[in-house]
Amino acid sequence: MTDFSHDTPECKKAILAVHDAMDVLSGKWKIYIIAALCFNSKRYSDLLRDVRGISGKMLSRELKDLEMHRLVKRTVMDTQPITVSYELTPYGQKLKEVINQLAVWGMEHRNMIIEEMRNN
Amino acid sequence: MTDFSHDTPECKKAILAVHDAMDVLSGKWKIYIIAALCFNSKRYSDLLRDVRGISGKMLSRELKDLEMHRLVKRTVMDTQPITVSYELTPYGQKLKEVINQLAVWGMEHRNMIIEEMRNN
DNA sequence: CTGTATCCACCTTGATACTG
DNA sequence: CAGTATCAAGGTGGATACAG
Repeated sequence: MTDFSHDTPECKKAILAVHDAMDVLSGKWKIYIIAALCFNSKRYSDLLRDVRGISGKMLSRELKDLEMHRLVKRTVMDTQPITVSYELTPYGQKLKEVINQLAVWGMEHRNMIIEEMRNN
Repeated sequence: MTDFSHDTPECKKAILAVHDAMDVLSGKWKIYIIAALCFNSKRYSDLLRDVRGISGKMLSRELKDLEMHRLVKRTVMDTQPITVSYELTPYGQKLKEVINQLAVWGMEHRNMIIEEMRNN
């Protein structure tokens, strides 16, 4: 097991837990996809538009990954032509608070950047 | 501006905020480094050990990045030989809640995996 | 609409050796 | 101890074409 420098056991546990989480969430697009699914289920084409800059290949690859980890549920709708809906599983929904905190920080961050530009 | 499918304005704002946050946090190692610095300031060599798998090159590169974004403060200690201490800035500390939520989820996730293995 | 297959450029990363 | 320089390798991801 890794040996941490000055950290108490609780610190180490938290740090390892972050690793456990990131094992699933690492990858260039996962967080964005989960964020996009946080509020509504969406179709493939919706995600392709809402996740800025992602390509079709990457989207399906990452979705498959998230599905495998039980974070996302894929549902084929019986339409003509078929459409596919993606949504967070109850388990994936537990990530909402992470996403929420990220959003909170992102807003603060953006405000700081704007503030900084004003001071130049 | 991106056009989101069914999302309300608040949803869109949150999703964009996540992007703002990830602009700074993306990269294979940033989250791990921040997590490692969440509880204690650490030296370069401490981080090299505590961030599992990172190489020296990547560590200094990512630290430089984090420093540029004002999340991390670098302090050269006047020892022989010199040592360098890294710590979260007050601004970087605001990420603690993100890290904490990640850790919470990571523990749940690990427990689910263990539970699953038990059922096989 | 929802993907998959292929090809390829590029970037990221690791290893190693080196500096102050 | 705390990095930097260089090189090579592999993975990541985009474009395109195609399939069900």
